[in-house]
Amino acid sequence: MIWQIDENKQIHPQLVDEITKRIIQGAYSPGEKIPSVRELALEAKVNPNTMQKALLELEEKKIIETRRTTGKFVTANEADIDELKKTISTQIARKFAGEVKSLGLNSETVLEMIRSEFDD
Amino acid sequence: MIWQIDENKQIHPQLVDEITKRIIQGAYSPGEKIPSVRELALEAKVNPNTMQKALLELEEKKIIETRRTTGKFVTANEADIDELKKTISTQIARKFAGEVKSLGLNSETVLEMIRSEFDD
Amino acid sequence: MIWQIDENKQIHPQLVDEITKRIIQGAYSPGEKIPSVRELALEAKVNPNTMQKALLELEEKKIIETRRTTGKFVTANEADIDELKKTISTQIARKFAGEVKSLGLNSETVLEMIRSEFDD
Amino acid sequence: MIWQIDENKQIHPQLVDEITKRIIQGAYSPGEKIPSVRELALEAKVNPNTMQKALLELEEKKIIETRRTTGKFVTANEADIDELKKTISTQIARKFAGEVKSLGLNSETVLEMIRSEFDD
DNA sequence: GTGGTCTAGACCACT
DNA sequence: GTGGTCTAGACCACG
Repeated sequence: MIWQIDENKQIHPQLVDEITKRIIQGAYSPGEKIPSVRELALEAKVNPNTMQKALLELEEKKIIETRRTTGKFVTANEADIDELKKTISTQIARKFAGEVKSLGLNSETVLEMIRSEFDD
Repeated sequence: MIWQIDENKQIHPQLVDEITKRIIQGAYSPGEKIPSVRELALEAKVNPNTMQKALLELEEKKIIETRRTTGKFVTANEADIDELKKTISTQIARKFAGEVKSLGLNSETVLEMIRSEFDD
Repeated sequence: MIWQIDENKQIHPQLVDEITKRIIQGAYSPGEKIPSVRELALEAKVNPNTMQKALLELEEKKIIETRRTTGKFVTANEADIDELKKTISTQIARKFAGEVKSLGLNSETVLEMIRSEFDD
Repeated sequence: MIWQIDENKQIHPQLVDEITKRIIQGAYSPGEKIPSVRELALEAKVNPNTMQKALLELEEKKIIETRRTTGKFVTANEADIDELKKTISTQIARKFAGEVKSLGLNSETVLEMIRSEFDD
Protein backbone atom coordinates (compact mmCIF):
# COMPACT_ATOMS: atom_id res chain seq x y z
CA MET A 1 0.00 0.00 0.00
CA ILE A 2 1.35 3.39 -1.03
CA TRP A 3 2.08 6.23 1.33
CA GLN A 4 2.24 9.75 -0.05
CA ILE A 5 4.13 11.83 2.49
CA ASP A 6 5.08 15.45 1.95
CA GLU A 7 8.31 15.95 3.84
CA ASN A 8 7.82 19.66 4.09
CA LYS A 9 4.72 19.49 6.21
CA GLN A 10 4.49 17.94 9.63
CA ILE A 11 4.58 14.23 9.22
CA HIS A 12 2.44 12.68 11.91
CA PRO A 13 -0.77 14.56 11.01
CA GLN A 14 -0.32 13.19 7.52
CA LEU A 15 0.00 9.69 8.91
CA VAL A 16 -3.13 10.18 11.01
CA ASP A 17 -5.05 11.31 7.94
CA GLU A 18 -3.81 8.46 5.83
CA ILE A 19 -4.71 5.77 8.35
CA THR A 20 -8.08 7.35 9.03
CA LYS A 21 -8.74 7.30 5.30
CA ARG A 22 -7.86 3.62 5.13
CA ILE A 23 -10.25 2.80 7.92
CA ILE A 24 -13.03 4.76 6.26
CA GLN A 25 -12.40 3.02 2.94
CA GLY A 26 -12.42 -0.30 4.71
CA ALA A 27 -8.83 -1.11 3.90
CA TYR A 28 -8.56 -1.74 7.62
CA SER A 29 -11.99 -2.98 8.78
CA PRO A 30 -13.71 -2.55 12.18
CA GLY A 31 -12.45 -5.08 14.70
CA GLU A 32 -9.47 -6.00 12.54
CA LYS A 33 -5.84 -5.90 13.60
CA ILE A 34 -3.74 -3.30 11.83
CA PRO A 35 -0.09 -3.90 10.94
CA SER A 36 2.53 -3.34 13.62
CA VAL A 37 4.08 0.05 14.21
CA ARG A 38 7.36 -1.13 12.75
CA GLU A 39 5.71 -2.51 9.69
CA LEU A 40 3.71 0.64 9.06
CA ALA A 41 6.76 2.80 9.66
CA LEU A 42 8.70 0.77 7.14
CA GLU A 43 5.95 1.00 4.56
CA ALA A 44 5.65 4.74 4.99
CA LYS A 45 9.42 5.23 5.09
CA VAL A 46 9.06 7.05 8.34
CA ASN A 47 10.73 6.84 11.71
CA PRO A 48 8.91 4.38 14.03
CA ASN A 49 8.71 7.09 16.69
CA THR A 50 6.73 9.27 14.34
CA MET A 51 4.35 6.46 13.40
CA GLN A 52 3.91 5.62 17.06
CA LYS A 53 2.90 9.19 17.75
CA ALA A 54 0.33 9.08 14.96
CA LEU A 55 -1.23 5.88 16.28
CA LEU A 56 -1.37 7.35 19.74
CA GLU A 57 -3.45 10.22 18.42
CA LEU A 58 -5.81 7.81 16.71
CA GLU A 59 -6.19 5.94 19.95
CA GLU A 60 -7.07 9.15 21.76
CA LYS A 61 -9.80 9.69 19.18
CA LYS A 62 -11.12 6.17 19.94
CA ILE A 63 -10.59 5.14 16.33
CA ILE A 64 -8.18 2.34 17.19
CA GLU A 65 -7.42 0.55 20.43
CA THR A 66 -4.39 -1.25 21.80
CA ARG A 67 -4.58 -4.77 23.23
CA ARG A 68 -1.35 -5.26 25.13
CA THR A 69 0.97 -7.87 23.74
CA THR A 70 -1.45 -8.50 20.87
CA GLY A 71 -1.37 -5.39 18.71
CA LYS A 72 -3.58 -2.52 17.67
CA PHE A 73 -7.12 -2.97 16.38
CA VAL A 74 -9.66 -0.82 14.59
CA THR A 75 -12.62 0.05 16.82
CA ALA A 76 -15.25 -2.68 16.52
CA ASN A 77 -18.24 -0.37 16.45
CA GLU A 78 -19.29 0.04 12.80
CA ALA A 79 -21.67 2.87 13.57
CA ASP A 80 -18.75 4.90 14.94
CA ILE A 81 -16.82 4.37 11.76
CA ASP A 82 -19.79 5.44 9.71
CA GLU A 83 -20.20 8.52 11.81
CA LEU A 84 -16.51 9.24 11.27
CA LYS A 85 -16.94 8.97 7.53
CA LYS A 86 -19.73 11.52 7.51
CA THR A 87 -17.86 13.94 9.73
CA ILE A 88 -14.75 13.83 7.60
CA SER A 89 -16.65 14.11 4.35
CA THR A 90 -18.53 17.20 5.39
CA GLN A 91 -15.36 18.71 6.80
CA ILE A 92 -13.66 18.31 3.46
CA ALA A 93 -16.66 19.57 1.53
CA ARG A 94 -17.03 22.58 3.77
CA LYS A 95 -13.40 23.52 3.39
CA PHE A 96 -13.61 23.16 -0.37
CA ALA A 97 -16.79 25.19 -0.58
CA GLY A 98 -15.18 27.92 1.47
CA GLU A 99 -12.20 28.09 -0.82
CA VAL A 100 -14.12 28.30 -4.07
CA LYS A 101 -16.57 30.81 -2.65
CA SER A 102 -13.75 33.06 -1.58
CA LEU A 103 -12.46 32.93 -5.16
CA GLY A 104 -15.82 34.25 -6.25
CA LEU A 105 -16.91 31.17 -8.17
CA ASN A 106 -20.65 30.43 -8.36
CA SER A 107 -22.18 27.05 -7.61
CA GLU A 108 -22.86 26.27 -11.29
CA THR A 109 -19.20 26.55 -12.23
CA VAL A 110 -18.09 24.62 -9.20
CA LEU A 111 -20.47 21.72 -9.74
CA GLU A 112 -19.43 21.58 -13.37
CA MET A 113 -15.74 21.43 -12.42
CA ILE A 114 -16.40 18.61 -9.98
CA ARG A 115 -18.38 16.67 -12.54
CA SER A 116 -15.59 16.91 -15.06
CA GLU A 117 -13.08 15.71 -12.46
CA PHE A 118 -15.26 12.66 -11.85
CA ASP A 119 -15.43 11.88 -15.55
CA ASP A 120 -11.74 11.11 -15.70
CA MET B 1 -9.17 43.69 5.08
CA ILE B 2 -9.09 40.59 7.25
CA TRP B 3 -6.27 38.05 7.39
CA GLN B 4 -7.00 34.58 8.70
CA ILE B 5 -3.65 33.03 9.55
CA ASP B 6 -3.30 29.62 11.17
CA GLU B 7 -0.21 29.89 13.34
CA ASN B 8 0.33 26.14 13.37
CA LYS B 9 0.97 25.89 9.66
CA GLN B 10 3.75 27.64 7.79
CA ILE B 11 2.86 31.26 7.47
CA HIS B 12 4.29 32.43 4.19
CA PRO B 13 2.41 29.92 2.00
CA GLN B 14 -0.77 31.12 3.65
CA LEU B 15 0.17 34.70 2.84
CA VAL B 16 0.90 33.71 -0.74
CA ASP B 17 -2.51 32.07 -1.02
CA GLU B 18 -4.32 34.95 0.56
CA ILE B 19 -2.75 37.56 -1.72
CA THR B 20 -3.27 35.38 -4.78
CA LYS B 21 -6.91 35.09 -3.79
CA ARG B 22 -7.24 38.84 -3.52
CA ILE B 23 -5.75 39.33 -6.95
CA ILE B 24 -8.10 36.77 -8.43
CA GLN B 25 -11.09 38.36 -6.73
CA GLY B 26 -9.96 41.71 -8.02
CA ALA B 27 -9.34 43.20 -4.59
CA TYR B 28 -5.94 44.09 -6.02
CA SER B 29 -6.39 44.74 -9.76
CA PRO B 30 -3.95 44.17 -12.65
CA GLY B 31 -1.45 46.97 -12.96
CA GLU B 32 -2.35 48.40 -9.58
CA LYS B 33 -0.01 49.04 -6.70
CA ILE B 34 -0.48 46.79 -3.71
CA PRO B 35 0.05 48.06 -0.16
CA SER B 36 3.64 48.29 1.04
CA VAL B 37 5.36 45.31 2.58
CA ARG B 38 5.27 46.92 5.99
CA GLU B 39 1.60 47.77 5.69
CA LEU B 40 0.61 44.27 4.64
CA ALA B 41 2.73 42.82 7.43
CA LEU B 42 0.97 45.04 9.91
CA GLU B 43 -2.46 44.09 8.59
CA ALA B 44 -1.65 40.39 8.75
CA LYS B 45 0.04 40.74 12.14
CA VAL B 46 3.12 39.13 10.74
CA ASN B 47 6.78 40.04 10.63
CA PRO B 48 7.73 42.17 7.59
CA ASN B 49 10.42 39.64 6.65
CA THR B 50 7.84 36.90 6.42
CA MET B 51 5.58 39.01 4.24
CA GLN B 52 8.59 39.95 2.14
CA LYS B 53 9.31 36.27 1.54
CA ALA B 54 5.73 35.65 0.48
CA LEU B 55 5.83 38.55 -1.95
CA LEU B 56 9.13 37.30 -3.34
CA GLU B 57 7.48 33.99 -4.16
CA LEU B 58 4.66 35.77 -5.92
CA GLU B 59 7.20 37.73 -7.89
CA GLU B 60 8.95 34.55 -8.96
CA LYS B 61 5.59 33.31 -10.19
CA LYS B 62 5.25 36.55 -12.22
CA ILE B 63 2.06 37.47 -10.40
CA ILE B 64 3.42 40.70 -9.06
CA GLU B 65 6.41 42.85 -9.96
CA THR B 66 8.61 45.22 -8.04
CA ARG B 67 9.54 48.76 -8.97
CA ARG B 68 12.37 49.64 -6.63
CA THR B 69 11.65 52.43 -4.18
CA THR B 70 8.17 52.79 -5.65
CA GLY B 71 6.28 49.71 -4.57
CA LYS B 72 4.98 46.40 -5.78
CA PHE B 73 2.40 46.07 -8.53
CA VAL B 74 0.06 43.37 -9.75
CA THR B 75 1.08 42.10 -13.18
CA ALA B 76 -0.58 44.31 -15.75
CA ASN B 77 -1.58 41.50 -18.09
CA GLU B 78 -5.22 40.71 -17.39
CA ALA B 79 -5.13 37.54 -19.46
CA ASP B 80 -2.45 36.19 -17.14
CA ILE B 81 -4.63 36.86 -14.15
CA ASP B 82 -7.54 35.12 -15.79
CA GLU B 83 -5.34 32.19 -16.61
CA LEU B 84 -4.26 32.15 -12.99
CA LYS B 85 -7.85 32.01 -11.82
CA LYS B 86 -8.56 28.99 -13.98
CA THR B 87 -5.41 27.19 -12.93
CA ILE B 88 -6.05 27.70 -9.26
CA SER B 89 -9.70 26.73 -9.50
CA THR B 90 -8.98 23.44 -11.22
CA GLN B 91 -6.13 22.76 -8.83
CA ILE B 92 -8.46 23.09 -5.90
CA ALA B 93 -11.18 21.06 -7.56
CA ARG B 94 -8.77 18.32 -8.51
CA LYS B 95 -7.40 18.07 -5.00
CA PHE B 96 -10.89 17.93 -3.56
CA ALA B 97 -12.01 15.31 -6.07
CA GLY B 98 -8.98 13.22 -5.22
CA GLU B 99 -9.75 13.34 -1.52
CA VAL B 100 -13.38 12.38 -1.77
CA LYS B 101 -12.68 9.66 -4.31
CA SER B 102 -10.11 8.12 -2.00
CA LEU B 103 -12.77 8.07 0.71
CA GLY B 104 -14.90 6.00 -1.62
CA LEU B 105 -17.66 8.57 -2.12
CA ASN B 106 -19.57 8.54 -5.40
CA SER B 107 -20.21 11.61 -7.52
CA GLU B 108 -23.89 11.81 -6.50
CA THR B 109 -23.10 12.11 -2.83
CA VAL B 110 -20.34 14.59 -3.46
CA LEU B 111 -22.39 16.88 -5.66
CA GLU B 112 -25.19 16.80 -3.13
CA MET B 113 -22.81 17.76 -0.34
CA ILE B 114 -21.47 20.69 -2.33
CA ARG B 115 -24.97 21.89 -3.15
CA SER B 116 -25.95 21.88 0.49
CA GLU B 117 -22.83 23.85 1.38
CA PHE B 118 -23.78 26.48 -1.17
CA ASP B 119 -27.28 26.79 0.25
CA ASP B 120 -25.98 28.17 3.51
CA MET C 1 38.75 26.55 4.35
CA ILE C 2 38.94 30.27 3.73
CA TRP C 3 36.02 32.48 2.87
CA GLN C 4 36.68 35.82 1.20
CA ILE C 5 33.54 37.89 1.62
CA ASP C 6 33.27 41.50 0.50
CA GLU C 7 30.92 43.11 3.01
CA ASN C 8 30.02 45.90 0.62
CA LYS C 9 28.38 43.63 -1.90
CA GLN C 10 25.40 41.40 -1.23
CA ILE C 11 26.56 38.47 0.76
CA HIS C 12 24.46 35.53 -0.29
CA PRO C 13 25.38 35.68 -4.00
CA GLN C 14 28.99 35.58 -2.91
CA LEU C 15 28.27 32.54 -0.78
CA VAL C 16 26.50 30.90 -3.71
CA ASP C 17 29.50 31.55 -5.94
CA GLU C 18 31.97 30.30 -3.39
CA ILE C 19 30.14 27.05 -2.75
CA THR C 20 29.57 26.50 -6.46
CA LYS C 21 33.28 26.98 -6.97
CA ARG C 22 34.08 24.41 -4.33
CA ILE C 23 31.80 21.89 -5.94
CA ILE C 24 33.36 22.50 -9.32
CA GLN C 25 36.84 22.17 -7.90
CA GLY C 26 35.79 18.97 -6.20
CA ALA C 27 36.31 20.29 -2.68
CA TYR C 28 32.76 19.04 -2.13
CA SER C 29 32.25 16.00 -4.36
CA PRO C 30 29.09 14.71 -6.08
CA GLY C 31 26.90 12.73 -3.69
CA GLU C 32 28.85 13.89 -0.65
CA LYS C 33 27.43 15.64 2.38
CA ILE C 34 28.45 19.24 2.77
CA PRO C 35 29.03 20.78 6.20
CA SER C 36 25.95 21.82 8.15
CA VAL C 37 24.39 25.23 7.64
CA ARG C 38 25.57 26.37 11.04
CA GLU C 39 29.09 25.14 10.42
CA LEU C 40 29.36 26.86 7.07
CA ALA C 41 27.93 30.03 8.55
CA LEU C 42 30.52 29.92 11.28
CA GLU C 43 33.34 29.35 8.80
CA ALA C 44 32.21 32.22 6.62
CA LYS C 45 31.53 34.46 9.63
CA VAL C 46 28.06 35.02 8.40
CA ASN C 47 24.63 34.70 9.93
CA PRO C 48 23.14 31.19 9.56
CA ASN C 49 20.05 32.66 7.93
CA THR C 50 22.13 34.21 5.21
CA MET C 51 23.94 30.95 4.55
CA GLN C 52 20.61 29.19 4.57
CA LYS C 53 19.34 31.52 1.87
CA ALA C 54 22.41 30.85 -0.26
CA LEU C 55 21.98 27.10 0.08
CA LEU C 56 18.32 27.42 -0.81
CA GLU C 57 19.31 29.08 -4.06
CA LEU C 58 21.73 26.30 -4.83
CA GLU C 59 18.98 23.81 -4.15
CA GLU C 60 16.66 25.59 -6.57
CA LYS C 61 19.41 25.30 -9.17
CA LYS C 62 19.56 21.54 -8.45
CA ILE C 63 23.19 21.75 -7.44
CA ILE C 64 22.62 20.47 -3.95
CA GLU C 65 19.73 18.63 -2.31
CA THR C 66 18.40 18.44 1.22
CA ARG C 67 17.66 15.33 3.23
CA ARG C 68 15.65 16.55 6.19
CA THR C 69 17.31 16.15 9.55
CA THR C 70 20.29 14.53 7.84
CA GLY C 71 22.06 17.28 6.01
CA LYS C 72 22.61 18.72 2.58
CA PHE C 73 24.31 16.82 -0.24
CA VAL C 74 25.93 17.69 -3.54
CA THR C 75 23.89 16.41 -6.47
CA ALA C 76 25.04 12.87 -7.17
CA ASN C 77 25.07 13.22 -10.93
CA GLU C 78 28.64 13.88 -12.01
CA ALA C 79 27.65 14.76 -15.54
CA ASP C 80 25.54 17.60 -14.16
CA ILE C 81 28.51 18.90 -12.24
CA ASP C 82 30.65 18.76 -15.34
CA GLU C 83 27.98 20.57 -17.29
CA LEU C 84 27.94 23.16 -14.53
CA LYS C 85 31.67 23.67 -14.82
CA LYS C 86 31.44 24.34 -18.52
CA THR C 87 28.50 26.68 -18.17
CA ILE C 88 30.17 28.73 -15.49
CA SER C 89 33.48 28.88 -17.31
CA THR C 90 31.96 30.18 -20.51
CA GLN C 91 29.82 32.62 -18.57
CA ILE C 92 32.88 34.11 -16.98
CA ALA C 93 34.80 34.14 -20.24
CA ARG C 94 31.92 35.79 -22.07
CA LYS C 95 31.53 38.49 -19.47
CA PHE C 96 35.26 39.17 -19.55
CA ALA C 97 35.35 39.27 -23.33
CA GLY C 98 32.44 41.69 -23.34
CA GLU C 99 34.21 44.01 -20.93
CA VAL C 100 37.51 44.15 -22.76
CA LYS C 101 35.84 44.50 -26.14
CA SER C 102 33.86 47.48 -24.88
CA LEU C 103 37.14 49.05 -23.81
CA GLY C 104 38.30 48.71 -27.40
CA LEU C 105 41.09 46.23 -26.75
CA ASN C 106 42.01 43.80 -29.52
CA SER C 107 42.38 40.08 -29.06
CA GLU C 108 46.21 40.21 -29.24
CA THR C 109 46.49 42.56 -26.33
CA VAL C 110 43.95 40.64 -24.32
CA LEU C 111 45.57 37.26 -24.84
CA GLU C 112 48.91 38.76 -23.90
CA MET C 113 47.52 40.19 -20.70
CA ILE C 114 46.02 36.85 -19.72
CA ARG C 115 49.27 35.06 -20.43
CA SER C 116 51.20 37.41 -18.21
CA GLU C 117 48.67 36.92 -15.42
CA PHE C 118 49.17 33.18 -15.64
CA ASP C 119 52.93 33.54 -15.42
CA ASP C 120 52.70 34.86 -11.88
CA MET D 1 23.85 55.80 -26.31
CA ILE D 2 22.66 52.80 -24.35
CA TRP D 3 22.92 52.40 -20.59
CA GLN D 4 22.76 48.94 -19.11
CA ILE D 5 21.92 49.37 -15.45
CA ASP D 6 21.26 46.49 -13.10
CA GLU D 7 18.74 47.78 -10.60
CA ASN D 8 19.69 45.19 -8.04
CA LYS D 9 23.22 46.40 -7.56
CA GLN D 10 24.18 49.82 -6.33
CA ILE D 11 23.58 52.24 -9.10
CA HIS D 12 26.20 54.93 -8.90
CA PRO D 13 29.22 52.61 -9.15
CA GLN D 14 27.70 51.30 -12.32
CA LEU D 15 27.38 54.80 -13.66
CA VAL D 16 30.99 55.54 -12.75
CA ASP D 17 32.12 52.43 -14.60
CA GLU D 18 30.03 53.19 -17.62
CA ILE D 19 31.28 56.75 -17.97
CA THR D 20 34.86 55.69 -17.36
CA LYS D 21 34.46 53.16 -20.12
CA ARG D 22 33.18 55.78 -22.50
CA ILE D 23 36.11 58.02 -21.79
CA ILE D 24 38.54 55.18 -22.38
CA GLN D 25 36.85 54.26 -25.62
CA GLY D 26 36.99 57.87 -26.66
CA ALA D 27 33.24 58.31 -26.78
CA TYR D 28 33.93 61.31 -24.60
CA SER D 29 37.38 62.62 -25.58
CA PRO D 30 40.00 64.39 -23.45
CA GLY D 31 39.18 68.06 -23.07
CA GLU D 32 35.68 67.65 -24.37
CA LYS D 33 32.51 68.65 -22.59
CA ILE D 34 30.32 65.82 -21.46
CA PRO D 35 26.51 66.06 -21.48
CA SER D 36 24.80 67.75 -18.56
CA VAL D 37 23.87 65.85 -15.43
CA ARG D 38 20.21 66.06 -16.33
CA GLU D 39 20.79 64.85 -19.83
CA LEU D 40 22.88 61.90 -18.67
CA ALA D 41 20.36 61.06 -15.98
CA LEU D 42 17.59 61.08 -18.53
CA GLU D 43 19.55 58.83 -20.88
CA ALA D 44 20.35 56.38 -18.13
CA LYS D 45 16.82 56.53 -16.71
CA VAL D 46 18.27 57.35 -13.36
CA ASN D 47 17.55 59.95 -10.74
CA PRO D 48 19.67 63.11 -11.34
CA ASN D 49 20.89 62.96 -7.74
CA THR D 50 22.38 59.57 -8.40
CA MET D 51 24.09 60.68 -11.60
CA GLN D 52 25.42 63.72 -9.79
CA LYS D 53 26.95 61.49 -7.15
CA ALA D 54 28.63 59.39 -9.83
CA LEU D 55 30.13 62.43 -11.52
CA LEU D 56 31.38 63.70 -8.20
CA GLU D 57 33.32 60.50 -7.72
CA LEU D 58 34.84 60.82 -11.17
CA GLU D 59 35.87 64.33 -10.35
CA GLU D 60 37.58 63.16 -7.17
CA LYS D 61 39.52 60.72 -9.31
CA LYS D 62 40.59 63.62 -11.55
CA ILE D 63 38.99 61.99 -14.56
CA ILE D 64 36.64 64.84 -15.19
CA GLU D 65 36.59 68.41 -13.98
CA THR D 66 33.88 70.97 -13.44
CA ARG D 67 34.07 74.47 -14.89
CA ARG D 68 31.44 76.43 -13.05
CA THR D 69 28.57 77.69 -15.15
CA THR D 70 30.03 75.95 -18.19
CA GLY D 71 29.72 72.23 -17.55
CA LYS D 72 31.85 69.22 -16.92
CA PHE D 73 34.83 68.27 -19.06
CA VAL D 74 37.01 65.22 -19.52
CA THR D 75 40.53 65.77 -18.22
CA ALA D 76 42.65 67.24 -21.00
CA ASN D 77 45.73 65.18 -20.29
CA GLU D 78 45.79 62.33 -22.79
CA ALA D 79 48.58 60.51 -20.99
CA ASP D 80 46.38 60.31 -17.90
CA ILE D 81 43.62 58.75 -19.91
CA ASP D 82 45.99 56.26 -21.38
CA GLU D 83 47.30 55.40 -17.96
CA LEU D 84 43.72 54.92 -16.85
CA LYS D 85 43.08 52.55 -19.70
CA LYS D 86 46.01 50.38 -18.75
CA THR D 87 45.11 50.31 -15.09
CA ILE D 88 41.55 49.30 -15.75
CA SER D 89 42.50 46.69 -18.32
CA THR D 90 44.91 44.93 -16.02
CA GLN D 91 42.43 45.15 -13.18
CA ILE D 92 39.84 43.35 -15.26
CA ALA D 93 42.33 40.80 -16.52
CA ARG D 94 43.63 40.11 -13.05
CA LYS D 95 40.16 39.57 -11.69
CA PHE D 96 39.30 37.25 -14.57
CA ALA D 97 42.51 35.28 -14.17
CA GLY D 98 41.83 34.87 -10.48
CA GLU D 99 38.37 33.51 -11.14
CA VAL D 100 39.36 30.95 -13.73
CA LYS D 101 42.36 29.84 -11.73
CA SER D 102 40.20 29.21 -8.71
CA LEU D 103 37.98 27.03 -10.89
CA GLY D 104 41.04 24.96 -11.65
CA LEU D 105 41.23 25.79 -15.34
CA ASN D 106 44.66 25.79 -17.00
CA SER D 107 45.97 28.57 -19.21
CA GLU D 108 45.49 26.55 -22.41
CA THR D 109 41.79 26.13 -21.86
CA VAL D 110 41.36 29.71 -20.82
CA LEU D 111 43.18 31.18 -23.81
CA GLU D 112 41.15 28.96 -26.09
CA MET D 113 37.89 30.11 -24.55
CA ILE D 114 38.86 33.74 -24.96
CA ARG D 115 39.82 33.21 -28.57
CA SER D 116 36.51 31.62 -29.34
CA GLU D 117 34.69 34.52 -27.72
CA PHE D 118 36.58 36.92 -29.96
CA ASP D 119 35.65 34.97 -33.06
CA ASP D 120 31.98 35.77 -32.64
C1' DG E 1 22.52 17.87 16.11
C1' DT E 2 20.00 18.41 11.54
C1' DG E 3 17.33 21.72 8.51
C1' DG E 4 13.45 25.10 8.60
C1' DT E 5 10.82 29.01 10.11
C1' DC E 6 9.68 33.11 12.45
C1' DT E 7 10.39 37.56 15.10
C1' DA E 8 12.59 41.76 16.22
C1' DG E 9 15.26 45.21 15.02
C1' DA E 10 18.69 47.56 12.35
C1' DC E 11 20.74 49.72 8.23
C1' DC E 12 21.17 50.96 3.22
C1' DA E 13 20.14 52.96 -1.46
C1' DC E 14 16.98 55.45 -3.80
C1' DT E 15 12.81 58.83 -4.64
C1' DG F 1 8.62 56.16 2.90
C1' DT F 2 9.89 52.44 -0.55
C1' DG F 3 12.00 47.67 -1.11
C1' DG F 4 16.10 44.90 0.16
C1' DT F 5 19.43 42.77 3.15
C1' DC F 6 21.58 41.29 7.20
C1' DT F 7 22.13 39.92 12.22
C1' DA F 8 20.81 37.89 16.45
C1' DG F 9 18.29 34.87 18.73
C1' DA F 10 14.55 31.71 19.46
C1' DC F 11 11.69 27.57 18.66
C1' DC F 12 10.06 23.32 16.17
C1' DA F 13 10.00 18.56 14.03
C1' DC F 14 12.71 14.84 13.30
C1' DG F 15 16.41 11.08 14.17
